[in-house]
Amino acid sequence: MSEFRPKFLKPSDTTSFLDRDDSYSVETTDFVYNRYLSQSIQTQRQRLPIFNNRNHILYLLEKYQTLILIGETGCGKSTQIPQYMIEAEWPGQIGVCEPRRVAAISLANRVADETGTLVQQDTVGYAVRFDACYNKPKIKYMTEGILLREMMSDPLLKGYSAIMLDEAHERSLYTDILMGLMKKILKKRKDLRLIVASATLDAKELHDFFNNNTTDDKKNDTAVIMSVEGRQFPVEIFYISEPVPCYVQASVDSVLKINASKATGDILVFLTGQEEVDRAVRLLNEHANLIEESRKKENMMVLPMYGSLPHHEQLKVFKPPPNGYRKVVVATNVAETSVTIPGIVHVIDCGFVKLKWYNTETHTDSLVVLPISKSSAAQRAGRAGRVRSGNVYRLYTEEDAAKLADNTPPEMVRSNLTYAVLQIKALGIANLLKFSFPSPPPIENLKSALEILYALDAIDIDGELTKPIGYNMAEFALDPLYSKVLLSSGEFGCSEEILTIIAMLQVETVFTKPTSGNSIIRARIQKRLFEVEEGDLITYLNVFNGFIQSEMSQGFCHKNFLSYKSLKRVVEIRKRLEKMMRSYEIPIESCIRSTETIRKCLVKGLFPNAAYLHHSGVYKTIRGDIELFVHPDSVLYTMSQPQWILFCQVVHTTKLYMKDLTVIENDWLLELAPHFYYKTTFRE
DNA sequence: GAGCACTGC
Repeated sequence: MSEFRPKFLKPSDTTSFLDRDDSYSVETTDFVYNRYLSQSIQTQRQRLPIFNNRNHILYLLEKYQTLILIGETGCGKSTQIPQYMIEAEWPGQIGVCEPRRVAAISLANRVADETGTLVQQDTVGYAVRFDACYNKPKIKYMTEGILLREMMSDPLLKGYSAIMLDEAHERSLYTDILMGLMKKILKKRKDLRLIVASATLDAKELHDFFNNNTTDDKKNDTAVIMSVEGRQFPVEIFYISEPVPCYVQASVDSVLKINASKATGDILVFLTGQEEVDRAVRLLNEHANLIEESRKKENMMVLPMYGSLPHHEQLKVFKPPPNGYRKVVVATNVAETSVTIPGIVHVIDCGFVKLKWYNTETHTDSLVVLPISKSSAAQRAGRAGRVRSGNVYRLYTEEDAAKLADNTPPEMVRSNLTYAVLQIKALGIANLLKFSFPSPPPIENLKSALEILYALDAIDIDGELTKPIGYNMAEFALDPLYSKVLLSSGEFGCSEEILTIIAMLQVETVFTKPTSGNSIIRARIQKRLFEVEEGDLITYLNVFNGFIQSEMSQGFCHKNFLSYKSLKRVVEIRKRLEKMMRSYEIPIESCIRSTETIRKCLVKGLFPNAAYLHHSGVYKTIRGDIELFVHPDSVLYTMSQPQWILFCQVVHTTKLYMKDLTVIENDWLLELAPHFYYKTTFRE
């Protein structure tokens, strides 16, 4: 393989190595190593890098409306700034928005500890879906979606005196909607403060976005940027001199090379997907066995890490390796944002990431492998400098590194926008083109979203939200296609069944997949017991009803290879949806096993996702004649192929695969969605 | 025969 050429990375701070600690690594995991456990909480707080900036931050918040705060993860910004503000007797409520539930909950718990109070009491609380605080704590940690919901009933956020958008560099769909709305609110509420906390370089653009100063005089700026030094150790960067033909093989070679050298410390490898991770782990394990036999080099404990890995498998990466072993974790992007793996000293970065990308021509989401951005590369490198100075080995050349984009495109410019547009409309933005997007999405994506919302009768011809259907749809935290099905279920008399089906579609999957042994076959046989020829959605209904009939027993789940945790979550979601349906006075009733009624009701919302069996033996979408394939996870994969089907999603990997299918009749499309399908649309 | 990562009063 190619040689690595060393390249430096300027240590963010070289003066205070001895002062660093890891006690505030709150992001997501509960595995927090606290070197200063015996010290008082106040001493610990003062050790944080951000402590030196305390007064300056408070001063800037007095003077400016928006503070753009650049700080590496672990500098203490999410836990400390709200505390500084209440210590300075800041009036009103301070809201902190996190992209992930676990982050909101663990931050609230952490800060409750630090303030010597109980979480969900007067001082600190959190609100996430299904788990809200009902009082009004001074500091409230929440997921981004929660604040968006609150804006619907309180458009000026009168309850808050300050909002902090944490991890803003991740630029989720919600972050962008919230930033656009906050800009509007800040103009109307001069007393409100916004803190945008980001780990990366996009500060200048965000500053320009929020700065309401119309004069040339900087003194009138309403936004200001500030950087806080992180708690990073220096990380040395190595590039390859020649591009590699295969980064999976190259990453394996690099691991072996580090392992054969004198360097100590655990290794983290970034690849793009599960298949690559499994392949690299397999290759490394073959070598690991050889090493163990020869007893010459350090032994390796090789572990995979990706989102769909069973929970107990994921936990392994947080444990220290046995004596005489070096831990090698091969991970997808989970290790860049959601999960912090302790003990990492060497990072190997393949330079690519798998991203979801919405295609307006096919109306489908594709997963595409793309080069990472500079900020993403920096984030990955930073994973090597958390315990001591480390190294990052980049499997691309320095020239290619210089060509990378500064930031990953925000979700807003690469997503299906139906849900986002509906939310923005519900927040009183009539003209989308006048909405101030931090990164405006492609006009095609907006158009496509508006078309679907119009076909669903959520907006009228002028683009105004319809009453009551459009407003009601916006209140559901669901894909508009699904909320339409739910709201229609009353007139079909099958709301009991539809509630179950929609709730089941909100979890990843309820079927567990054993990875080895004869349980793979046993799981398949058990799944067959629930399968019906009407498709996946009716099959899900059977699974849920079986679970309820078993009185939600864990034994039932175990026997049938079902996830108890997921099914319990479905029960929760179903309850929540049912409550909303009752508030709209939609009758909750059952159609007593008439799957035809249920399937007709599904057509009422899912009609844009209809496909027919072409005489060539493949499916095609009705709007657009795009070739589609049945996903191997679908119950229809092994059954005879019906003529007409509805799908809930399409994933574009090696082919266009339809998932979550329902068998329908073509007459139903004409009967229930005549505005969308004319007879002439039907070619054969 | 296939699976980036999140989230929603």
